[in-house]
Amino acid sequence: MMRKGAWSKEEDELLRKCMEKYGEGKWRQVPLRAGLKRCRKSCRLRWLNYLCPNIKRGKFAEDEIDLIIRLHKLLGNRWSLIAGRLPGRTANDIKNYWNTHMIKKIADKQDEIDKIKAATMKQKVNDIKPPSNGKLIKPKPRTLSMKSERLKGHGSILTVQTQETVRTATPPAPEEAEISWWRTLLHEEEGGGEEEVIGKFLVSSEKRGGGELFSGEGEFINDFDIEIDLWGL
DNA sequence: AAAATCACCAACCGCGTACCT
DNA sequence: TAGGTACGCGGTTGGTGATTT
Repeated sequence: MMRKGAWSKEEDELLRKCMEKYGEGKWRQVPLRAGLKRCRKSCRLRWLNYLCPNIKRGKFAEDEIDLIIRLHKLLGNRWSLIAGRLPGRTANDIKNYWNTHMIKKIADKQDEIDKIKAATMKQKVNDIKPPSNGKLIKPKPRTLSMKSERLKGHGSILTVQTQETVRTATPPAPEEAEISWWRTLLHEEEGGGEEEVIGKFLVSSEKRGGGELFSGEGEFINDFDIEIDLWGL
């Protein structure tokens, strides 16, 4: 029966001596050679993650953390590749570090960004003046055409996701025009009869070449009105 | 002081791939 | 070429000590 769980000092010593004598590799033979009641996987892991003399102990230095972040951006969760760039650090160490420290940091950062985006959008919408010609374009979201002049040929990509489908179109590029258009949605006349929500949708807009302008969610009210709640910029 | 919660990290597990027969 | 075996990797779990309530 194979032993499991934490390694004892005696087991560590047996494995260390075995590795000194025979070197790494041939893990199938290691338990027998070392006189251990452990499976080859367990022996390999114990050596590579703990006993191997090259392993660096202690906290990660600033530059190591910086490197991990940059490599993770580049390589994703390919811990062994990342570890290959950090002498003395094991993939397991880096993975553990990432899962305990960085995940939380990233979540906090995202929260912060979301709050800033929401605040900026609110401010921006409030700051916009009505179009100089005084005309407001009444949105007709139920027939939002991908060929619409308002959606054509400019600088950003608009995505409207209804309950059933996702449509992509190109709305006006100049940011001011774009915001203007959305502001017309936001400042549709209020009141005037009963509101009946007949559908919901998600909307987001990104600049050509990347970068989100804003996103939000909305409701189709009656047959032609919509209400939109923007949460980002 | 005790219980609950959190943080850390060693170890296990399952899967994909390489290698061998 | 197919099947079996070994290795390596990443995700997850569980034990333990530290901290908070």
